[in-house]
Amino acid sequence: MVPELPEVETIRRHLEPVVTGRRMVRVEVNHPRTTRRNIHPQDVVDRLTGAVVEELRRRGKFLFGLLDNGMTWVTHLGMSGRISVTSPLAARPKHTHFAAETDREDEIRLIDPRTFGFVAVVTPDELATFTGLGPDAFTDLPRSRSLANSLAGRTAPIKSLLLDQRLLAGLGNIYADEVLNRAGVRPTRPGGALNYEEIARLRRAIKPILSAGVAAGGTSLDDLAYSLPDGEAGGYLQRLRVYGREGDHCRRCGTVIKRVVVGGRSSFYCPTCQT
DNA sequence: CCTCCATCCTGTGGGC
DNA sequence: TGCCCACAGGATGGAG
Repeated sequence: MVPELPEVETIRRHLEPVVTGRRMVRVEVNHPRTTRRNIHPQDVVDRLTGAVVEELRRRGKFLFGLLDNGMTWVTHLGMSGRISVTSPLAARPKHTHFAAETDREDEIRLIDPRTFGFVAVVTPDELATFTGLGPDAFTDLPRSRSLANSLAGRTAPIKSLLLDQRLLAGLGNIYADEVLNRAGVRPTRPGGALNYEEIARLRRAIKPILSAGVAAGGTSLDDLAYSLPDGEAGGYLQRLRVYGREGDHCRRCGTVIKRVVVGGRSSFYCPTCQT
């Protein structure tokens, strides 16, 4: 139920035709936590109302709407955020903390029970300091040499480093585990202890895992996990090789999948395939 | 700078 | 059935 890169990319693709070239005619922020970083709810309303979205981009798990007033509409779904596109007249689900209506009478909503998601509208200056986001893991994956430089000397577990959005933007707990499995590397290994071959394998694992996730429309742990504007659910769940499979058998070698806690996050791996 | 840890929230599912 | 607890896919800021 939490969006990682493939989920956010899926949402971006569905949202793009709805918002591109559209003027936002009415904007509401209904929860104080839905804006962050000293940005007040009223600022979001003032800055977004009347603006036209020229382009919808994604970097890591962030969505960026480029506006004709020079500012950027930033959205992050956090742990429990869903985006829906409906008629403004449709009943509001619980936890609808943000809504924006376009000049085509579509209402874009952020529904977010845990309120870890947020919306902001920022100036170019504010955008620069808004996130120290690393290169996108899907569209801008660094070379192995560059990854090796980033990992050199690091003692933190490779799993934690893969989750660090400043190094690489987009991997979350599910896909980090899947990438490590495909690369044959245990999540607990110190980042700096990986040899070049392992780093290259890690790099090579990222694209196929993420593109399979995007092709499947994301992962969904249940039908309400995140909903696409048209209400579909993602289909990557059945393709997971380790995540959430503690006690099950590895599809490749039959060994029982283990669960460990790394950096406070559940991590799943095959003790035989991953060393 | 790096690593580790707590924290922000609500909902759900398992065990009893 | 109800209650309680553990846990949830993320990001951040502070302590050491």
